[in-house]
Amino acid sequence: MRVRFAPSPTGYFHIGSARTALYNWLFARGRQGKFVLRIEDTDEVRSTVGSIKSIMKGLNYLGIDWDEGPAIVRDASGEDRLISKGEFGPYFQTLRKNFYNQWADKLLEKKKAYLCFCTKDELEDMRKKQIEKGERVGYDGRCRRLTPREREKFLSHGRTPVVRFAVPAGKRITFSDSIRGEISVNSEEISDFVILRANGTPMYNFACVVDDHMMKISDVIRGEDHISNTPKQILIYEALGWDIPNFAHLTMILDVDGRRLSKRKGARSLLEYEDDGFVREALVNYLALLGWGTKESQNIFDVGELVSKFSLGRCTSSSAIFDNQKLLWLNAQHIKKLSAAEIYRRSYRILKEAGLDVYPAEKVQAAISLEREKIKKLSDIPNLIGFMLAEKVEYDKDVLALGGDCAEVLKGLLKLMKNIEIFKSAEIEKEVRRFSKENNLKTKFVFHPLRWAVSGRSRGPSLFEMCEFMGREKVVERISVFLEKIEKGGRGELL
RNA sequence: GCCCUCAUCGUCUAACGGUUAGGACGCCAGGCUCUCAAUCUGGUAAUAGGGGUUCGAUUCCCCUUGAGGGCACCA
Repeated sequence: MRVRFAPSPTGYFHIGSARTALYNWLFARGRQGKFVLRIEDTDEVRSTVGSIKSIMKGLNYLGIDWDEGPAIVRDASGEDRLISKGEFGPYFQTLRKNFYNQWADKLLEKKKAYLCFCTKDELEDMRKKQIEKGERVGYDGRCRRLTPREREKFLSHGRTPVVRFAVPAGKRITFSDSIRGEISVNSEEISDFVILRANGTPMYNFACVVDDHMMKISDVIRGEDHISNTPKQILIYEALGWDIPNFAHLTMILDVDGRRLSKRKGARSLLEYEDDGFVREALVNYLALLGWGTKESQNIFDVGELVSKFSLGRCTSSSAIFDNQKLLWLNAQHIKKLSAAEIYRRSYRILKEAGLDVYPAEKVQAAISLEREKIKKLSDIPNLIGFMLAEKVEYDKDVLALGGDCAEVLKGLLKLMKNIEIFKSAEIEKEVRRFSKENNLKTKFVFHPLRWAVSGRSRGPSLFEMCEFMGREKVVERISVFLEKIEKGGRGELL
């Protein structure tokens, strides 16, 4: 059992491609198959090396590894270079031209393909007329029965031909899609399509079939947008006398407006999700759920579970809308399963970029522990814990306004804090509660001001743990600073 | 225009032809609580429309509508 993920390296690596890769990978890993990565870079104008690298980086991020395909090696001069690993390589289509030529010749020989000398203008003209007359658009096969003499004439005029596949007439082409069941189309609907360009490079449908055959791909799992390519490819398989693989077509992923995911709306590079603080576990889990589900509608999976439970038969056949909310929820769920040390490790870069002091690690991890259940994305962390690590507090406006009434309470707390014997959360809590009781104050009129003074905010971690974490010195200092700030406006009427 | 595919709460989805149409996200209400969260409980909300087949259709068939994809010397 062998499957492949065959992206074209144009532009960035997006969510839809990532899901296709994931499903192929899950399928292979779940049944001791091989997962092949093949780069479909026959469009020499649009393909870029940068895009190849971002695809590989994206797969790495998701934890999707491939058994055969491109690999990066560092050569003697320290340059990164792309090479192919695996026995059926190379895995870049630009490096496989000889194969395509060879098999195209075979088709030519068998008269299942022919040379076409039509110019772009002629084709455009033909197309226009077809639309005017309301006919089917597509090549009319005019070069199919060129005499040898006519062919010579074109050649001598310097016209470089393309190779077109000769689609058999009146043939019903049927295949069984593992997700959708039987799909069938009449060959009359398919016009003779180009398999080799004038410059000798192959077109997608041809390269794809040659490679899938030569790489012994048994199951082709790809996007729905390839359904209408499948009959063409089947014709090529048949013309060459090759076995036809199984096909499975995944649904499209749509944006919130129900439109195809596009750059402008919702669709982002997979790597942006990483930068934004989504963990791979969540992305993999979410992507798996977008077009597949279990009988129990289970929501949370780890990768191992997905591998063992995934099947094509339970893939959905209607397109799905990408829902950021659910992704976010899943992200929070998976982050909760990570240890503070692991969260620290994964958010290290984000913390650093946010200007946080990331050392000592234990201290930052302890801060993370205090706020971990609030983390929805790793990028939330700086805002969540930054104030605990910072030298100076920044006070929220509403906090300063509210604090005005609490000067007396805070003066009392200041004294209290200085005198607490053991500066641990349980002890602090006990003392502060006692203080409240002694002064006949409701605890909330004590707790809140303390929080405002110490954190500058009205929301944050568990109060006493936060105090313990910051330490007596910092707590005392912050209360003093806060007192100074509110002294002018404060009425102190609570005590 | 022609061809292909699809159609259950707002969203992701579940339901051998027989269920009060289930779960999850979101949203709303409440519990817990030092705030915010987390968590727990409850609530909101769906079979696109019309015809068949059947004792009985979300489920099978047809039509309509809607959505998506394809019809390149793009992939």
